[in-house]
Parts: sequence; structure tokens; C-alpha cells
Amino acid sequence: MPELPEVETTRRGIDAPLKNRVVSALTVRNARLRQPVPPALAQEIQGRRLQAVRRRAKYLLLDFEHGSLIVHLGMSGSLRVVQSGDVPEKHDHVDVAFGEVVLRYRDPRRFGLMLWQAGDALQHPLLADLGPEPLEAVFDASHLFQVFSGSRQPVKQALMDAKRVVGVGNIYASESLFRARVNPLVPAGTLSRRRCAAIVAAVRETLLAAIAAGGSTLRDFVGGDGKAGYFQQTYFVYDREGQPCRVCGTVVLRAVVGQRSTYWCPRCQRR
DNA sequence: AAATAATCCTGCGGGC
DNA sequence: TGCCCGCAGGATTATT
Repeated sequence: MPELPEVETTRRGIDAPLKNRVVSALTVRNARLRQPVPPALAQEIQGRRLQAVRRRAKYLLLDFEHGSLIVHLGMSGSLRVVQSGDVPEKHDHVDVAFGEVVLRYRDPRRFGLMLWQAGDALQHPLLADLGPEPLEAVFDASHLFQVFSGSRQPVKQALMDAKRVVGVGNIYASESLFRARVNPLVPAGTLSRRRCAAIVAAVRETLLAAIAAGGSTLRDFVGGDGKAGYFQQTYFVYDREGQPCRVCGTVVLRAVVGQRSTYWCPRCQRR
């Protein structure tokens, strides 16, 4: 499911082929996403030139000079660049045509979003209150220590809270805590600054490794026919309940924390 | 105020 | 084999 690395890989995949092209048409086959695709979207973007594709958290921002098309892939969304004339399939809900080149949005579960924000995209209510980007310098041990202080939430859950830091979803929360050797059930507020530093480093490593893996195993975002944007990775603990830890061989455990499956190695992550 | 539950939706795997 | 059930997951909203 698209976590930050998949979204970033998507951004890189679609930016080059679409940048500086002018929108010729918008086709909405099914507007019923998590929120409806705005009826006025076509008139906002038609005839306008795409300046760049940015990412904030797991949102993609397709910037035009007067505003941005905000896209979220939800659980099952993907974007790919196809040729006009390529026949859409069942869950291909939206096409943004740039002449012969078409950005095609597919989302079987329709948890995704496609919205318009005039002016500065970061002012949109969904984006305005987000925490720092995990790959930027403001996300550091002091920040994490500060936003964890006083919290009795399990650190795994706290790490997934977008007000504290964005872009750490369920898979990479477990993976990052494994790398940091921190037990996911430990209350966030009890972690020392030093252990917060370990988590910060681990989050960065985990996300960067996943982005690199996405880059290297990239299923073409342009043309082709595969599942755009998803890449399979080898995980340390995620979805490995009952299997041996890749580091020490101890059986990986699973628990539900804040309604989400959480995986860890009880030996590598003792506290 | 903070923790927990429910919600949106479809595909898929397991059990019978 | 086929059907039903439950689960998965991101992020918001409602409820306790």
C-alpha cells in the first residue's frame, strides 16, 4: 500500500514526463473517491501548464501557477503515464490528458483523493497541520523527544501520528522500530533523547532504503502494463509473525496496537 | 483532552 | 468449487 517511499517513487516517475506540459482534458469516470473529485476541476486545470510535481507527506502536489491538484493514493491508488488511446480498465477512475500523454489514476478501493487547492497547496486544511517531513533536517532527536514527551501511547502508534512526523505508515513504523531496536509497545514518553535519536536515524534509513528499492525495481510509470508504483521488498519483521528474525532467529511476534498489526522481534527489541 | 472505535471500499486468502 | 467471513490499510470523524 502506498507509503511514503511508493509516493516518492511515483512522484519521480511522473514528474519528468509531465512537467511543462499543458492539460488538454480531464476525464472523470468515477468521481466517488474518499471525497468527491471536484466538479469544477476540469475548468481549473484545462489549458494550464504543469510546473512541477511535489510531495508533502503522502500527498502529491501537481503545481500549476494558480493552484495545485492534490492527489492522495489512499490504500490502493496508483498513478501512471499512458498514451491517449490506451483503453482504461475497471478501476481507472480519472485521466488527466496532456495531449497524447495521459496521467491515469487507478484506485480499486477508492480511499484516495483528488482535490483542487487554489494558491498555495500547503494551505489546504488536510496539509496545514502536518508535522515535519521525516527526511528533512527539522525531524531530529530533539523534535521527536519533544513531541513524544508526556505521551503514554505506544511508540509505534505515536510514530504513525502525522502531527508528530508525517509519512511513517504501518509497515515502516514496524520496520523502523526494528532497526532502532526499540520495542513498539513502549510508551513514547518514556524514551530518552538518545533512543529518539536512534528512531530518527532508523526512520530515515528505512525510508531511504525503500525509496532506493523502489527506484531500482521500478515498474515503469510510463507506458507498459504492470502495477504502477508498488514494489515488493524484503521486510525485517512486517508480516512475518511466527517466522525467525532475520538477525537473531527469534520468532517474530505480532500484536494489534491502535487497531493496527504490529510486528517485532522480542530479542532485538527488548525495550 | 486523549484514547478508542467506526468509517470509507474492494480484493484476496482461509475455512468449510 | 464456491461461498462467506474477516482482514488489510490511511486518515478522518465520531464517540467514550
